[in-house]
Amino acid sequence: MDSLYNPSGVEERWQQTWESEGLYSAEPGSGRETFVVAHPPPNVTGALHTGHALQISLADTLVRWHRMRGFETAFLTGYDHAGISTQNAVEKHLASQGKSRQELGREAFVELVWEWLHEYGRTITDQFRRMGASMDYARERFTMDDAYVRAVMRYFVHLHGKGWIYRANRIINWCPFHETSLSDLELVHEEVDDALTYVRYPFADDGGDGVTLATARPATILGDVAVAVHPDDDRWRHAVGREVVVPFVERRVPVVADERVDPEFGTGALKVTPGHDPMDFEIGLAHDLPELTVIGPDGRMNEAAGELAGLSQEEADRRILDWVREREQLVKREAYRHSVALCERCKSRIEPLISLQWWCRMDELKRPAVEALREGRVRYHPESQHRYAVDSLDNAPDWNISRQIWWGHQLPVWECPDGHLTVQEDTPDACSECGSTELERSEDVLDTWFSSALWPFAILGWPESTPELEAWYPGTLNTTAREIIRLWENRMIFSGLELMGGIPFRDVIIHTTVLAADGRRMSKSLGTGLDPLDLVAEHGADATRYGLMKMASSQDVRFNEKVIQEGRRLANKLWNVSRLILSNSAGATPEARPRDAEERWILARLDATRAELERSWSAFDFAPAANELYHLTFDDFCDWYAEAIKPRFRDGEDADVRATALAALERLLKLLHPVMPHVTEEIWSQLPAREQRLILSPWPEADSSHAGDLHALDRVQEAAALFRRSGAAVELDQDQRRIFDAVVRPDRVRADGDPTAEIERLRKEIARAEGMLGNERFVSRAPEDVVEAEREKLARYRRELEALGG
RNA sequence: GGGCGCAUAGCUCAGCGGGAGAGCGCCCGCUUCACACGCGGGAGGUCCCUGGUUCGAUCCCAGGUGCGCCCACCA
Repeated sequence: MDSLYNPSGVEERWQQTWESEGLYSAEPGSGRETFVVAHPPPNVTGALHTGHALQISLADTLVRWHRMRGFETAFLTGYDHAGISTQNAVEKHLASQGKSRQELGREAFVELVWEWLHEYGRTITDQFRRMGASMDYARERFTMDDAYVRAVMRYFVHLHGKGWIYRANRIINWCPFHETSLSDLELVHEEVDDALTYVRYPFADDGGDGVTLATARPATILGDVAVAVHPDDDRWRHAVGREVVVPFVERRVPVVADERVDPEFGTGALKVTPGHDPMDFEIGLAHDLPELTVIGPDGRMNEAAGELAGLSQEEADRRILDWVREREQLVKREAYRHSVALCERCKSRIEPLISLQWWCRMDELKRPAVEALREGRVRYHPESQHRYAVDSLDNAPDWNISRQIWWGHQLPVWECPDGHLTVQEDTPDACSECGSTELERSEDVLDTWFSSALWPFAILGWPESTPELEAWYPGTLNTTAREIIRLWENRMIFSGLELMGGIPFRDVIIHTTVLAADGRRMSKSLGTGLDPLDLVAEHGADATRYGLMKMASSQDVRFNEKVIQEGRRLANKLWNVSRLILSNSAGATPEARPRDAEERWILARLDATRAELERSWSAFDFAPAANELYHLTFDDFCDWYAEAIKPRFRDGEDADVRATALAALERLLKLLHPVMPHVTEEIWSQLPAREQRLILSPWPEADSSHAGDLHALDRVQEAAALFRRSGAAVELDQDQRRIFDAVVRPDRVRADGDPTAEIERLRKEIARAEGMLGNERFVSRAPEDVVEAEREKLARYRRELEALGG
């Protein structure tokens, strides 16, 4: 064994061994209690990022812990076809060759996507493997697998049959590049410098000045069907009920009063363009106004724009501004900074358009899920995220589930020439209404999240009845990032309740968002991203897992490579103390036969740490567990226990000390294994009398037999601290003296410290404690144990002061 | 505009009603036969501000300030 632990090579070797020996595989129906994690499927073209790495570190720790505890663990994974994202990647590739998907046509394009995936897709699970994720890779599923597609079709038909899926014209977010609708959740918002234009709309009857209003998008003036003001706005009360003339198109439109208008903005008057603005769309509905669409799906002015048809919006802006300027209706233009919606994939500016789309009604679907959350049958952690999840589900609007892209699950909807719709899983022979055989399938595909919503049971074979589905539904927990709650978690919950009749998992861990070191969001486009595989290459997967776990504390945390280095030092420390014990234990077998204080003490400390780990992992409270392991290894195990027994190793024949040391090391390895699986398995394999791999060896039982020894070294540790600070020695019994000499080695330490500062410190402490104990109100009102603890402290300070001769 | 979170040592963060902590960085001393990715010691802090509750507040409550993330239809 080298004196420097090098994880490279060791980790890969164990990853291959564990998997090839089938130790990652789960067996349905084994009869053991199950621990099931359906891991979030990464995008099929995706690469590992810090979020994945953190997620795996947390989930795999829990999985490995439960595997050791004898649970049948199923850690399941696979890929998401990721509609827009994947299509976008392939389109970029096409563009680099000067081609477009339109030139290829739909069929050839989809074929190209499959080829692309064959070549570039499905690499991320190898990166999961490299993190040490103990997933059942043989059960990988893809949302485009035939069986999965069947599940998606079944769900659509099911919801349609209940009347919860319908088609309607609504205003939606349109991406002019992808030429598809997008849900609100697929947008990003960005601040832009723009101009706000104040335009006067004259009254149609020529009396007075008319109404001046402000707009950021003059081109949409062509689609104006009204002007709206707030009903309580005295400035415009005279205008309500009259008509104004829309510039350029010279259309007469009414002035209406509506509470949605913000009187504080601009002049307090709003041009109403239901065809191109969501709020205007609502105002239009309320006032029974027509919906006029003047911008087409390509983002340019359409036929309804008359002489401006075919122009870009910028050109149309200019033409309209010229028109109002000539007629002195351009009041002013001012700089205006505001946020605009962009497509999260291509960053195109989103066009609100009225469009015929498919919707999923949420009111009844969400109700049982809200109930399950309110009753705590599914719990989000931390609690603050639970409240957010419930609120956002409770307020979820109907869900636009159709997309006009090409890569995805095509809707199981067929239309005949008379416009009748037939909805069924497989291609129908004839129209269900008129019997026509001239059917055309809808070209729309489903929102990617519609299929993701089925993940926890579709990967188990639903709608078929399978042993996996029987054994592993509901699962145990799910881990994800905050922004995925509405997109995915809530939808899995209502889908599971609807189709399976029960929740998909009990707990959802919303993990920390790891920010870049400078506090900005990690993102490829900002250049603030970080490749976890670089960390693994440099420090090892064990160190990376440890570091990420220790960082996973509050809601947002800055990435800190120092913590990963700390993990590497921990692995190295463990490696070296193992070398010490192994090299001194030839012929011994692990068995706890403690005789002296330090032996009983380390067994007590190991058991206390076991309990603490169980507590924090059960509460999904990861950072304290990492801390505890570090402290146990460095301070307790190495600096005290190992130092204390070293001379006894050298003394020779003490078989009990060696057997106990091996047993203690075994327990330490077990406690560390869920977090640092590789280095612990490597050391484990070198211990004598190995019957099974550490990954499968049982988690230590609770062992209270040494609980009384948890404080066995207190006096020695006090004495050591005092001696090292000041050179003073307190009285110790013979056994305590032996440990003190072994650990402190007063023969080698220069004990010439100046006791003055220490005396000063102790006098202050004594004064403080005496003050408290002399306060009658403290003694009578504080809890008895607090008062008692204070008395003990005072006694100790006096003892130490005496040793210093003060 | 709403929700959530965070303000503690130079940095990154624990702690959380009774003596201010860790890792890193810095200074000093150790080539101690497991480990210099180590061992020992040290310097360094009005625990953001103002009130309140309490025998006692870094910790609980109220208000404020600053920062971050998420969400949102101010044209």
